Amino acid sequence: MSISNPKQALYEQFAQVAKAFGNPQRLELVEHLAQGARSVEALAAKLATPVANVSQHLQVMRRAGLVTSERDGKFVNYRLADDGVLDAFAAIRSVAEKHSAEVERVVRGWFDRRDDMEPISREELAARMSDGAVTVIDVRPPDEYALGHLPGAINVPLAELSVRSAGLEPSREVVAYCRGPWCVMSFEAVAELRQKGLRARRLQDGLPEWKASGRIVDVEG
Amino acid sequence: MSISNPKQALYEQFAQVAKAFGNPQRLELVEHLAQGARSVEALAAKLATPVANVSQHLQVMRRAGLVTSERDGKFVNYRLADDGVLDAFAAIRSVAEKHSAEVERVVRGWFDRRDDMEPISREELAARMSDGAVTVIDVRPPDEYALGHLPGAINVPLAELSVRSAGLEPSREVVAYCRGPWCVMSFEAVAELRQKGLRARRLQDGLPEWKASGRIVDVEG
DNA sequence: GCTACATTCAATAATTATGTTGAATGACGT
DNA sequence: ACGTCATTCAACATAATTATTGAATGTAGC
Repeated sequence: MSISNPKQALYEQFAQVAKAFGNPQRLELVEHLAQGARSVEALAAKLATPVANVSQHLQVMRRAGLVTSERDGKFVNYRLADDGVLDAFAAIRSVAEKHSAEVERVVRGWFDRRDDMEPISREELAARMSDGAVTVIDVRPPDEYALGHLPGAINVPLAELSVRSAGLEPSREVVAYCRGPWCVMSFEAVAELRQKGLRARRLQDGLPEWKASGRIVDVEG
Repeated sequence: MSISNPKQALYEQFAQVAKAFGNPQRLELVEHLAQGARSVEALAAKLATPVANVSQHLQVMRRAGLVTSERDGKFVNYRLADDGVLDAFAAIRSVAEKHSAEVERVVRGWFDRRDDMEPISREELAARMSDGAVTVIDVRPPDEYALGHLPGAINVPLAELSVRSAGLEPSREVVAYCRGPWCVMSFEAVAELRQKGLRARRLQDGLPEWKASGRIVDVEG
């Protein structure tokens, strides 16, 4: 389409940004990058996707202003351009959640319908944490945990949960969280823990939201 | 694409919403629907686009949850699903504006061919205002105007401009502004006023920039 | 210089999005 | 029932997006 007036040109620019969000793999990249800067190959490994493919997606995102890149030796590290990107992602997700019966159907259908799977809010968790009455587990992979996690949270990657759940104190409620409000791993963790008879709930948000609300985050080393 | 796990299904849903925003014509539809419910043909007339085309775009938006439709006799009125849609649009626009190098390049490239449409700077406007030689109009919706506007600015929402432009003094130059440097409404306002033979220019910035530069802002009530 | 490796580029094939056209549907008034 | 009008549908052509592959580029270490 040839652009003949500034109004069209501007809508074209805005649409370009929206398009950059309009692909499931790129959204997954946004969610990973919300945890911190990552190299192309690290992201490719996370998505189980060819490197060239991820590189192309990242370039689309860079052209739209979602991410910036910086070379570090052999690596090129990508990071989110600014907090506005996460705001936009959250706003898009919110529209999807409000409309989508579909989103809810997918989630409930997969994780089995349990109305007591209500998530716990940041505020409630903060209160319970100060009482020391709850075990908080971070079900993300160790590298993400190392870059920042909830204070006092134990890292129990989903892959290891079946082994390590035995070490959890059965009398304490467990709260699981991961990358974001709809990050699938925390759903799966809760389902698995409940199956073993533990009391488990999911944090409504993920680490990025926790951080964004101005709360404390622990970092390794 | 066959969806085999809930993570993919969720990202697919979110991407669907983003895609619905990822087209310039649909963004223009969002902006028109932000003024209120409209029929398909009314929207088609505004965009100067075939009805069938607009109908298809609206259906994409409905499937994504951006709009709802309701039949009224022969007409079908579409409206924005909820305020979250405008929030998402604003967030997307904000990302685009921050990454404004490309936005600026596109707009500049167009304006360079018509230097009489150069935007007016804050400094120049402030000077002209103290001379009383200029009419300043705020083309944002009334609720935004009420929360703060340039001193002496008249609120003429874009939707009412065609009616109210008749009341403007033809000998005075008009300066229009809205939400930010690339807010489309001020472009449209200037275009419309010029079409009616008025001398009109656009303020280079929007209210946020005016406020940020430490200048006075009037607030209602 | 050479090798190893991370990233990007270029070319392709497959899929999806978009615009256009004309026909079909649904609702109103006569 | 009939004609009219707003909207939607269906079919097609064109353009854009995406995944895949292998080659090219750039960097570090030797």
